[in-house]
Parts: sequence; C-alpha cells; structure tokens
Amino acid sequence: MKKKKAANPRRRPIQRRSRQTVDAIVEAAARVLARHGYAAATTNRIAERAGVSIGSLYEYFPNKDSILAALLERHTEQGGAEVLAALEAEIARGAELPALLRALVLALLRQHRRSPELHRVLFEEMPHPPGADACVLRSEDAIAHRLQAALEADSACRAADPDLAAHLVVQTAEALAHRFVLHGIHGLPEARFADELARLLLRYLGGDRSAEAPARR
Amino acid sequence: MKKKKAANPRRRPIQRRSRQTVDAIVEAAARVLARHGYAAATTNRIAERAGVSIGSLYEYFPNKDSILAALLERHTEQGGAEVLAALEAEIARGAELPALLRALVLALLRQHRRSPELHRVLFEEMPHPPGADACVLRSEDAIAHRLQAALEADSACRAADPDLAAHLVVQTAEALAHRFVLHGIHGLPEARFADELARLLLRYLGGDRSAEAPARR
Amino acid sequence: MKKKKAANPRRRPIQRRSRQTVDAIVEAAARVLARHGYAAATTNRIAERAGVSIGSLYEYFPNKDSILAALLERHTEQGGAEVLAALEAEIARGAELPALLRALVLALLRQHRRSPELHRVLFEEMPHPPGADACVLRSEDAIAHRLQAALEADSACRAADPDLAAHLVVQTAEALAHRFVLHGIHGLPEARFADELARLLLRYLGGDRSAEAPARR
Amino acid sequence: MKKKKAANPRRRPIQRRSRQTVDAIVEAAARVLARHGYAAATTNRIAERAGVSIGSLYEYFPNKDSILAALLERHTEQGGAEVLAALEAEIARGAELPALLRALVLALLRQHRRSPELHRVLFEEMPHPPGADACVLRSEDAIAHRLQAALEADSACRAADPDLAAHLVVQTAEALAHRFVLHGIHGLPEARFADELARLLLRYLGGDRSAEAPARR
DNA sequence: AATGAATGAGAGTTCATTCAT
DNA sequence: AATGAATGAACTCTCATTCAT
Repeated sequence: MKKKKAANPRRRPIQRRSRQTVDAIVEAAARVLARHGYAAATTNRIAERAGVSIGSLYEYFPNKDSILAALLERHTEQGGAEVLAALEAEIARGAELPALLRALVLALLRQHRRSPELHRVLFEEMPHPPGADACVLRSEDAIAHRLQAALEADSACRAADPDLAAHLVVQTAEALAHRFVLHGIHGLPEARFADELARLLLRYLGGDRSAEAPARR
Repeated sequence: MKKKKAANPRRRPIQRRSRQTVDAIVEAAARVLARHGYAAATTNRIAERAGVSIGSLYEYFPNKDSILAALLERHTEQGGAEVLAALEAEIARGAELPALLRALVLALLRQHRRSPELHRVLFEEMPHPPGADACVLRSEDAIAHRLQAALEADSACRAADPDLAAHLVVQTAEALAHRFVLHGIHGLPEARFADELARLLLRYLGGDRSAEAPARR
Repeated sequence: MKKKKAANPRRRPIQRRSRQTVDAIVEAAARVLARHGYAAATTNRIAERAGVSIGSLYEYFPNKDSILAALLERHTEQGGAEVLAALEAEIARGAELPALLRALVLALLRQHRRSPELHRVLFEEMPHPPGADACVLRSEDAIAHRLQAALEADSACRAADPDLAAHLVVQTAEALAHRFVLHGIHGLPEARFADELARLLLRYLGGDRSAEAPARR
Repeated sequence: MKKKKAANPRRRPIQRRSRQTVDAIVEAAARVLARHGYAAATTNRIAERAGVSIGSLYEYFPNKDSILAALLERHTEQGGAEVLAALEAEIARGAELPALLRALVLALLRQHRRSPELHRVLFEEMPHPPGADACVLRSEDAIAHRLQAALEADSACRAADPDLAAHLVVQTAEALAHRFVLHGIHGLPEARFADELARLLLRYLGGDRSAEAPARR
C-alpha cells in the first residue's frame, strides 16, 4: 500500500549543493515531460536525466507527485513573475488602460509560447491531484491584485467592483491565451488574436473610446 | 511504450443489449471517477461497478483509455447539447443579446454544476492523451457556430468579425464558468458571478446600452 | 500481438552479483520446466524459485521469452561443448574413424540422458518462436566443422564432400540420439542402439572393413 | 482452474454433417497455424475461420489441445500414408534397394515440402504435450514395418537385424529430410541432398556396389 | 444442434519506493 | 550523503471455456 505523504520537499534546500540537486531534478522532470510526455516520466528516468541516483532523488522529494508539484509551482511562479513584471513596467511608464491590457495579453501569450509542449503536458496531459492547482490560483491572484490597484487608479475604468473585475480580466486573459497557444482559433494570426482579446477586456473595463464615439454625436 | 490501439469500441453497439452494456460501463467509469478519483479507476473496478465481467468490458472497449475517452466524449456532447438547446430556446423566443448571453452563461454554469466532481476529475485530475480534447473543441465550435448566426442577425452587435467574436465569447464563458464552479472567486455568489460574466460578454459585443448612457448626457 | 523486444538481457552481467542472479534465474527456469512442464513456467514462479523478486527478474531479462531463449542457449552450448570436447579428446589420442564415431554417439547420448525431462520440455513441449533454433544450428555446425577436419585427415574416409558428410553425420547422430532417449526403439538397450548407430555412420563414411571383407572373397 | 480432459473428440463423427464440421475445424486450425503461427491460433479464431461458432467448436472438441492433436494426427497420417504408398509402388515395380531408398527419401522430402510452414509450426513452434507424439511414432513404425519386410526379401541387404535397421533408416530419413526442408545445409540443392542421404542409407544397408567396386579390382 | 455473449483466473509486466552498502 | 539493486503490489489485458438462449 502506498502512503501518500505531503507533497513537500523533505529537506529545506539551504545548502548550495542541495539547491542544485533539487533544481537539477525539477529541470530534468521538465525536460522529460516536454520531450516524452507524462506517461514516460518515471522517477527513474527523471533521476537519470538529472544525473542523480534514484536514491538521491528520494532524499530530496518524498514521492513522485512532489516532484511534479514542484515543477508546476516553479513553472507557474516563473510565468506569473514575468507577467507581473510586464504589468509593473507598463504601469511604471504611466500607460493607460488600453496599453496595460495589451501588455497583459502579450505577456501571457509570450509565457505560454515559451515551452508550449511542457505547458501542454503540465496542464492537459498530466493529472492534477486535488490541491495541485493552488499555486496557479495564487499566481493569478497576485496578478489580479496588482491589476486591481491599477484599475482603481485609472479614471477610465468604470468597473463597479475592481477586485472582481481584475479577477475576471486575468482569468479570461489567461484561459484564452492558453487555449489559443495550444489549439489556435481557425487560422487566426496571433497578433490579431491579441488585438481582439485586448479589445474584449478593454470594453469590459470601459476604457473603450471607440465604442462610445457613436454615442457622442 | 505500448501501442495505442484506436480508441473505438470493438463492437458497434447496434443491438439493444450491447448498447446497454456499453452505457453501463461508461456510466460505471463516471461513478468511479467522480467518487474515488482517477487513481482508483482501474479497469477491474469499472467492470465490477458496471456489473459486468472484466472480459465483457474488453469485448466492448479495446483498452482502458478508450473507456475514459468515451466518457469524456459523452460528457462533452451531453453538456454541449444542453447549452446549444438553451441557446436555441432563447433565440426561438426572440430574445435580445443580453438575454442570450445570460442564457449562455447560466447554461454553462448549470452544466458544470451538474457533477462537479466528475467534471474536476475529467478535466483536471485525469491525464488527457494528445487528441483527447478534440471532442471538447468540436463541442465549443458547434456552440460558437450557432452563436455566430445569432450575432449576425442581431443589429445591436457591433462585432466586426462575428465568427471570431463568437469563439471568444464561448471560450471565455466556458473557461470562466469552469473555473468558477471548481475554485470560486473569493466568496462570490454564483448569481453575481453570472451577472458579471454576462456583462463582460455583452460589453464586448456592444449591446450594452447602460454603458453608453452616461456619454449621452 | 505484442511487440517482441530484443531477447537480450537488459544489463550485461559483468559484475559477479549480476552474473549470479542471471544464472539463478536461468537455473530456476530449467528446474521449473523440467519438473512442472512448460505450462507451469510462469515468470512469477521462475522468480520465486530463483529466490529473486519478479522485479529483479525483469531487471535482467526484458521478457519471458528471453529467459527461455537464454536457457535454450545455455543448454545447447553446454551440450555442444561437451560433445566437442569428447570428440577432441578422441582425436587427441589418435583414435581412428570407428572409435571417433562411437565417441560422438556416446557423447550425444550422454548429453541427452543428462536431464531428459528438461530436454523433452525444451525441444518438444516448449514453443520455439522463429529464430530460437539458431543456437542449435550453430552448435551442430561447430561439431560438424571439427568432424570435417578429422575426416579430411583420415585416410579411411571415402567421403567425396567431407563438409557435407560431416553435417549428415552430426545431424543423424543428434536426431537419432534425441529420439532414442525420449522414445526408445521397442525395448532396445542403449548400448546396442549406440553400436548400431555408430555402424550406420561408419559404413557411410567408408571406414568399414568388415563390410568390404565379403566382397574380397 | 482448468481441467485437462482427454484430448479425444467428444462425439464419434458418424454423421456426414458432423464429419464435415470436424474437418472444417481441423482445416481451419491448419490454415491459421500456417499463416499466423502458434501464438495467433486462438480457439475463437479457429472457429471463425472454420465458419463455425465457438460453441459448436466445443461441441466437437473437448478443448483446444484436442484440436491441435487432431490436426497433428491428420497431418502425420496423411504424410505417412503417402510415403507408405510411394514405398509400396516402388516395391510393386520390383525395385531394388537403391531405388527403394531413393523413393523413400524423395517421398519424405516431398511431404515436408508440401506445407513447410504448417510443418514448421507443428513440429518446432507448437508445444507438444506429453503423448502428442504417439501418432508420429505410430506412423514411422508403419513405414519401418513395411520397409523391414522389403529388406528381408532383398538379398543385397546385409542388415543383421532388419527390424532395427528399418527403424534407423526411417528415423534418419525422416529427421534429416525435416531438417533439410526447414533449415537447409549451407546452400546445398535438394537433389544433391537427396542423393547423399540415399547413399548414406544404402551404405548402411549394404547394397552399395560402388563402395565395393574398389575391392573388386 | 447451434449460437456467441459472457466469464474470470491468471498471465506478463511496470514502476514508485526502500534500504543495505 | 549517495548509490542503485532489489522489491512486490497492482496494473492492464487475454483467451480457453461455459451456458442461457
């Protein structure tokens, strides 16, 4: 019988050696998943690719799931940080809502484009045990939180509930970017898709001048 | 690695008896997945729950994956058909864009609510081998296609490319409904979420009078 | 139908430990086959008799067939080596054709007598997948090759084509010894059978003085 | 647990219908074995090829082994009868020992050549449960018996024990013909092989004039 | 007599995990 | 700390055989 232990690394990787080993394992898992798919990602194969014995692997991770969880977390956090940074940069340069949303959309597309195979395996092929998606939610929350602040500061935004609006925006952008990168929409070029998605978000938030133009007549 | 055989039932379930057995197996798979999760869904357990011998199970399905694929397909097609029907009904009664989008959102939420555990396992816990998601795309395409026609017939719609707009709307509604049912957004009640999502879609498509009202003053 | 993997041990048994394990498995297979027949030779039973876990068994052999193939090869090579040695010994002591052929026949009988049950299962009960018999052919070729050299050096031999003659002699001796050990000929004692078989071979090769005697009269 | 029943047909096929069905099944088994090998010869496949339901198959044969045993018996008896007939014909025309032995060798080669694939599967790939070879022994005995009578009547034969000699001759001829058809000897043409094998047998039995020729000088 | 859907014991094999070295 | 041979529970799937129709 298998005991399901908490999916946390066994030891805090404080020392450099440990940190390197943990990284090597997670990195190896990423490579194996991306190149050969979930079914081929056995612990022995991951250890081999990491240049580490299977025994050492289990020194750093209590079980297989914890490795995949760590990878998912790393992947999500890296991606989230990039998007957050892109957002921050745009805000810093005093961008208005339209530019902000475009930046969000482009950053998400870029992130998904980075290693689409890994992304696909991670989010479509790989089983997500209950709770595995917490880090995804956390990452989105962080982005939504930053966006909310921006919305509150932007007079063009007509959202009654900026928190809710920010969440909807982030989730929509994330979900649609994900789908577009993996499956496309007919033959639509990415640039046009980005435009359209940004337009959708902008209209929702109300900074859409062109939409109001007819009414001004 | 094992040769993946075509994921088609061995025997065309033309006769009533066969059809019943196939249904029983798929239904059993659904119950096992929903109640015990992906890891517990062994072929022997599914057969047992279906009240069928393991040999019979393999009389109707060439391998395990084909059972899960059939379940995914059934689930997706049923859901898609319901949403399509809801849309159709709304259109038939001459509903305008706002009511149409509300109906779409509510139908999707209803569908995801029906058996959220099965839904979660099917879409988050269960590995989706490459190609398994084709039926999901097909279902969304069908809904998008119907919606597109409605958009083209609706003078309030300002979408330049109704095909693209319809796809974005359906994908957004589907993705957010999915996420909301599984993870929620803070403690937001479903009714309010539905309102907000419908509002988002409506503003995108341009049938949003209230948004333009202030500008008229 | 299943993909047949190469019937080679996974791990080259270079280290002493590995070599021992491989031997233990092959030896266990021999015991199980001899004692309980082909039908009882399951991988689990072989592993158990070898005092090895089923997992370890598959560490050293890629599949069941490869174990049986290894056993067949070991059996054939051992037997062939013995016969070859007997032949060599006889040649070394300067034996003439009659003694040589007797030695060949006796060595083959001895070899088949050693574990007749294993021999029977290996060559009659066990399915031989195409190609499995290559090692048998190789072994016979080696013996025939040695015999050929002896024939060419023996002035009593009247064989026009020593290569062909050597092959016929070896195949005849092998086949008849095999049959005699497994099924006997009426109640014929082995000693008389050996005499007669040796006589048959001798007459073929022409070293048979007694046969020519009457004609001289 | 499987009960091993006696490998005899359940019912005496007296009626024409039954006889036809039995034949169809055995014939189907032959085709499946020859074309697809032992591993593919499942009872269901045999029944299908025979144009008979699996239920009917078990009406006529108590188990799978009995079908294969029946096929082996049919094959062996047919072959034996042909060889016997060839021998008889040669004797009837008053042939001498050399011609008789040539006829025996050629008949055996012809028989093995008829469906070498079936022959190979039947005698090398297929497991022969203990006792399955009784019919082969019987068939050879019959041929040996006829040959013995011929030897006793032939003044050229110098065999001291004609019964034993006949058995050795038949077994040698059979075994070597078998081996030659299945594996060949280097690139040797069949005609030369037949010559050499006949010469071997002839020298054994002593009707070899050419061998004695040198002595006459 | 004939059918063929149903059966289920048991086969081969995998792979996450352990632990003696 | 590190190793990797060893483990064995548990999996998917096959196929000879049965029996209700």
